[in-house]
Amino acid sequence: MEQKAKTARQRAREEITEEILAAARARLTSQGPGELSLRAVARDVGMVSSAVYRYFASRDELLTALLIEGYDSLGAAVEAADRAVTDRADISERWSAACRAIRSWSIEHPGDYALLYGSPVPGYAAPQDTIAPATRVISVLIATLIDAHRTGAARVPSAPPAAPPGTESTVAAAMEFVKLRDESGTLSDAEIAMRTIMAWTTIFGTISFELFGHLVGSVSDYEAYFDQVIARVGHDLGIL
Amino acid sequence: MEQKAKTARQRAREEITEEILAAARARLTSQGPGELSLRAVARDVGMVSSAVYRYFASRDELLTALLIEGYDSLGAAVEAADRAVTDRADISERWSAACRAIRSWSIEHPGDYALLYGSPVPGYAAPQDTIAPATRVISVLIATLIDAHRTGAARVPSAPPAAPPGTESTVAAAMEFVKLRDESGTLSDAEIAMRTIMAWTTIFGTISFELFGHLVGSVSDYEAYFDQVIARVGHDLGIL
DNA sequence: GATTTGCAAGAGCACCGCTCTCGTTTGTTG
DNA sequence: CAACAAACGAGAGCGGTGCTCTTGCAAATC
Repeated sequence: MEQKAKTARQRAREEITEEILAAARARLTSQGPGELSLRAVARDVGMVSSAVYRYFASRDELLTALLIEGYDSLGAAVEAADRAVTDRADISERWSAACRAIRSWSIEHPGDYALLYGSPVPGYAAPQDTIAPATRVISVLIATLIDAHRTGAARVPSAPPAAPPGTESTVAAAMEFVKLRDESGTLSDAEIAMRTIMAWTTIFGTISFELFGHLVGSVSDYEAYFDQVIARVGHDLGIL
Repeated sequence: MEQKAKTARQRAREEITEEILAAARARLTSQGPGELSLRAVARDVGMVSSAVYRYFASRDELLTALLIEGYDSLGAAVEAADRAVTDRADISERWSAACRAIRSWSIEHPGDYALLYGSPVPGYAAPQDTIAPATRVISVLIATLIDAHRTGAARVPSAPPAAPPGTESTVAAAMEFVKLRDESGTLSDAEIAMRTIMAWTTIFGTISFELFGHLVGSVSDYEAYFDQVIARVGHDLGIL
């Protein structure tokens, strides 16, 4: 029985669910994921703690919802930054814009960043629902790379350490991932896959080190440093 | 009044302190830092929770002690790996051994790794006592780099993106750090400092991504991949 | 030997995640 | 419209947490 008119209860349920998520999200910006208290969130929305369990079966389920929201929020920010570059052939600008968007979002949402890319909650395994939103960021970067190679804007990866035999199997999963979103088939090089994963981990490693305080005694100007990192990994990828 | 013979009380205090730390450390390998329960640790050593407060003023202080122990443990492992390379002129081998030691230790001590390099506890600021142990790892890497440049084993950083003007101030703190442990003064290049920090963050970014599960869909053979990363950042540094 | 100090134990506080019960409200069905 | 079923919020309660305070005992000092 299809019914387009939501009942008052359905409507209220959606609103309250969103309210709880918003409150949890707000708490997440000032606290960490491990310290997120379901009771405190309940108080924020004016409910008793047990009532929250009508909407989320457990604290972990709430965290999962926040995880998905976080990945989607970051992914959307990066996609928007890429889309904002009107000259689609300007690979360098698209790459820089996307990378800067990652860092900006991370700095604006440190709690969410810790939830997404910090130490995972030990007993908690992220369910399948999270992997699709989680791939949005890397998808933007790969799409830019594909465009770069398709239009010939990218130098072929230059000499130094070429991928040794066996690299294909090392990064096989990544190449499969790329193949799915590269109908032109221009990006089927293990060396490129290798460098892409490295670029990816370097970017997030840099942000993690900055946010988690490991660069305190080393880097004076985080933004300038990050721009340097962007430029260097971009150069290593043959773009920029 | 100097007394060389420790009293029974002093001796017991040291032993029990060590016992508590060992129990906490044991729990840390299977759980995360956030989940570490002081009460559970107390039960493990056969005490009541309040008794532990005679030895550690708070849970945070216990975490600080574990933090220092962790940094020292990792630092010692990396130092040992470097020291085990008898041919001190074999920069490539020393670099690889040190990097592999970082990863090995991290995999063997995932709980400690999360404590050291994962998301920090929000309200908790690491005290000064931790920074000295924390620099042991990077010190080993820098020492190897210094040797490489002193003996002429390192290629000068090749062309691509040379450090733009202003890089000196961006990584000024790092260059000061290097100068302190480089009496020969061979390593006073902003470009090298820049690349060193990048290598450092890339190595730990890679390990974090592996341990925190972000490489699941991309990398099939973590060890082979990490060896590749070692080789490429080593190449970028002019060694190897 | 008397006294000061260090220590383990216990009770207790406020908080946590989570479960269960109990009225009440809402939606559906006869 | 009436009756039933489902969803809901509130509250009490369980076992757990970090931490404080008091109490009695043992060790070190005088």
